[in-house]
Amino acid sequence: MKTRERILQTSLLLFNEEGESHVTTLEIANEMNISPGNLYYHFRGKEAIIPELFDRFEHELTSILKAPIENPLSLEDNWFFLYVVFEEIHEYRFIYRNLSDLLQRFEVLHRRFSRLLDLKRLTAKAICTSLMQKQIINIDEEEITQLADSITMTITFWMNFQQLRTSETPSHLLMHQGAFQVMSLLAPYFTEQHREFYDGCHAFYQEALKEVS
Amino acid sequence: MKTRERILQTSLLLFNEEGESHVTTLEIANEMNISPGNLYYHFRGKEAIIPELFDRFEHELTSILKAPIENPLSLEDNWFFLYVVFEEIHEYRFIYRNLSDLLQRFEVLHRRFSRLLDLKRLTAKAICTSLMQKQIINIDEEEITQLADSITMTITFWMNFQQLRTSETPSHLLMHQGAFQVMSLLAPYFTEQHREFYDGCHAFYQEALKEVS
DNA sequence: GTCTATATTAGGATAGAC
DNA sequence: GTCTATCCTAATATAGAC
Repeated sequence: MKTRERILQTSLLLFNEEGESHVTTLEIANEMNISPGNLYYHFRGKEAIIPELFDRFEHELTSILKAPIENPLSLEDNWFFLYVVFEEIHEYRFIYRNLSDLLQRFEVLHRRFSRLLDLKRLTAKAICTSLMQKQIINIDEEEITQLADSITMTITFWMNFQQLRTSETPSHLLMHQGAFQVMSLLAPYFTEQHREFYDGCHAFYQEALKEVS
Repeated sequence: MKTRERILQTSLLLFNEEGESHVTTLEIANEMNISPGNLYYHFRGKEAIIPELFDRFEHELTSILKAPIENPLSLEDNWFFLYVVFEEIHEYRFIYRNLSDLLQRFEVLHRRFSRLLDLKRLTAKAICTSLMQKQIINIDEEEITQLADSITMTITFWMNFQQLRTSETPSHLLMHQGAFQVMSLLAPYFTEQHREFYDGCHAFYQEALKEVS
């Protein structure tokens, strides 16, 4: 693997583990067994590494989020979809760890992150509308906006939130929890016939919980 | 006002405005027109100021959150209660801006913040249970946990979330939005007779929105 | 209690040899 | 491309006079 690529990989790893602001250029270089001078040959510094990692995240998450807008998901696929979204966010969790700070320092990224949020909302709305058309859920047009906002916020902050309470939860469980939490936002809107699907989610989630302990 | 107290006030102001990590001891001293040496006479540095600000936040928020556990609120008072909670969080928003970072640096505060989260959940549950007993909402016992989690997350992250999208929203509107967003989590559970209360919240919120633009 | 002046350090960054 | 050596800066922290 090329040094340039290794720098990106190592940075991502360290940023995720220790928090971007605590990682120094020297630490990245040491971890890779190269000299700090060499790192500076490839990148002008941390400031140059971060946008490039963000590029990747933006690209990957965008393509994930666009899928359900273009082709409606089956009811069951929603769970899988949510899991994949959480997985992607987890892979670049350093961005979310200190969101305000990061976006304050990089004005460009702020606009781009906002657009990602808009896309999350759009996707959430598309999913709700599709479920409504299939008469799986029953909800007023007006309430959809609020619901989509709650879903978007859950997608954005759930793992952060959960880790504040239980810092040692294994990551795949965090994702299951997140997916279930989103489902529980939809739960009260499920029609009687599809109620059992939500119960299935609940059971599935309980199963995942047991496996851990 | 004593210098010591002025340091705390000024720090809070600057932390909230610029983000705690960007504020230096020198900047605090300059803002107050005292020397950095003087600041160090009163506090060992930023590391000593932060826990003291957290103390105050913890104390104030705890007493706000305990109220509805001890005496159930009337339906209308819930809105006011939520507003007050958001107001308090807003007053110490620097804590929330870079939560993970802050709690990573101060291990002691991590535990204390977790306890605050637990109290938020407890309060949310108490409110739901009380509304259920008065037959204002209708919800399964099992679903209350998820609902309380969603309320807690909204209380914790709503203003952050909202500011990521619209950074220039005036603060009192942020609080109204937050309160309304929490209400919308309860909305689908309202019984037919109390449905109009939620509509009232909606109208009230729209009113607040108009005043701004 | 408050000031000025100065010490210390960590991290970011570059020059120049190989 | 990579290394070593070195510089620069911003921020923390202290000493000692008033």
